[in-house]
Amino acid sequence: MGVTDVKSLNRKEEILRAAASLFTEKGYSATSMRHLAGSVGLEVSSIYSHIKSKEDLLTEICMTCAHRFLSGMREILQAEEKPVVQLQLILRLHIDMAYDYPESVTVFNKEWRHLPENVLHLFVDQRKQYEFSFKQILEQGRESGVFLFKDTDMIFRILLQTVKFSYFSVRKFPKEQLIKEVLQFVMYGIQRQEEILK
Amino acid sequence: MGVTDVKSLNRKEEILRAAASLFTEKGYSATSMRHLAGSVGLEVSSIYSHIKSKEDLLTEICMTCAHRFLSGMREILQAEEKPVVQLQLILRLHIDMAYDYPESVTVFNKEWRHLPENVLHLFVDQRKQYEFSFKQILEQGRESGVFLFKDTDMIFRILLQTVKFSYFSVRKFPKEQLIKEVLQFVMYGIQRQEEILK
DNA sequence: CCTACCGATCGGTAGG
DNA sequence: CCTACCGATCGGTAGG
Repeated sequence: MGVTDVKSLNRKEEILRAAASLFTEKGYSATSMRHLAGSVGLEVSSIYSHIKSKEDLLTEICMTCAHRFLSGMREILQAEEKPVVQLQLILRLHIDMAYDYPESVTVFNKEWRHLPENVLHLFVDQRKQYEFSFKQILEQGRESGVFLFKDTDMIFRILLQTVKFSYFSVRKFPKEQLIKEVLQFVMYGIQRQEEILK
Repeated sequence: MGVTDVKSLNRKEEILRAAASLFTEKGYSATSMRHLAGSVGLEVSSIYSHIKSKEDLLTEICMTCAHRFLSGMREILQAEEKPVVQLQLILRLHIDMAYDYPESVTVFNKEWRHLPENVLHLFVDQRKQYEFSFKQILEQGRESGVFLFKDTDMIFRILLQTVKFSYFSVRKFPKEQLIKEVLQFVMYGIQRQEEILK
């Protein structure tokens, strides 16, 4: 592998980062290849020496994130901890992803529906797989009596949505403070012991 | 006001609804006026007899939602209830909005950044106003010792994000069941009494 | 409400 | 990596 290959790799990385940034800021559809080219200081046509298409950029961003989430989940499952600990690890995984790859994760979350059809199927499949593991942990915690909720699917959606708040808060709060507050909020919300509503 | 005006009003309503639906499904930028025209059975140019521009459609959808949220908040403030009750009323307001106008609210939440600049300023101002009232209620609950959290701004963001889960769940759960589960989750999360994390 | 049409911009390619 | 260019589609208008 020569110097040009390494240079090209760096360029590609640079383009991918710029794309994630623009897709985050304007959305995938409203970002043109002209904008992207301009933001890395190239002509439009030169971009295509490094990538195949606009859709490919989105694909690479989304599938890289999907892979990281799935790896994270696999590790959590292998740890064989109790559901309470596993849930906390999942929440940490999401917050870590938000802090480590804020723009990629935003694109992953908000722009995946613009993936080309064949990739879209793969993406949805992987998400289903991830969600299945997540829900299983919730179900186990419920069966052992440590989680209190009526509908697993509903609480799963609530949790997923709640933790997404970190994607918009990366720049505003130090990570450890955010983790602590989210974990407190969620663990109380899910381990509720008594009625406090009228 | 003649029959044609009423007809035109209906048409405009029809176009607005179709726009909200398409903006929800594809996003604002990826929705073309051709798609929209097709979905209401008109030629593109005929759309412009009823509306001024694509941006105007987005403006109308977003500002109508903004107005409804602000009215809702105004009522809650006038009720002069205790913060615990006020917070529950706010959560109900968001869930009601999600169930009553699922598509408009989705557009309001996800596409507002594509508003034309002058409207965008107004929109952001109104949102700040809403957020100020929301945070004030949280702050009052905290001062009276009924809410337990460290950072008002952070818990505000968590709550806002959490309640957004209802926007994606309208078709899946009956409203009253969803309200009950969300209120339980949130009220426990915010009134936590003791450490349950290691 | 439609036919016919506009300039601008889109993603992408040929060829060097 | 650039110059020059492509067909397709964009939001929108004129005129009836």
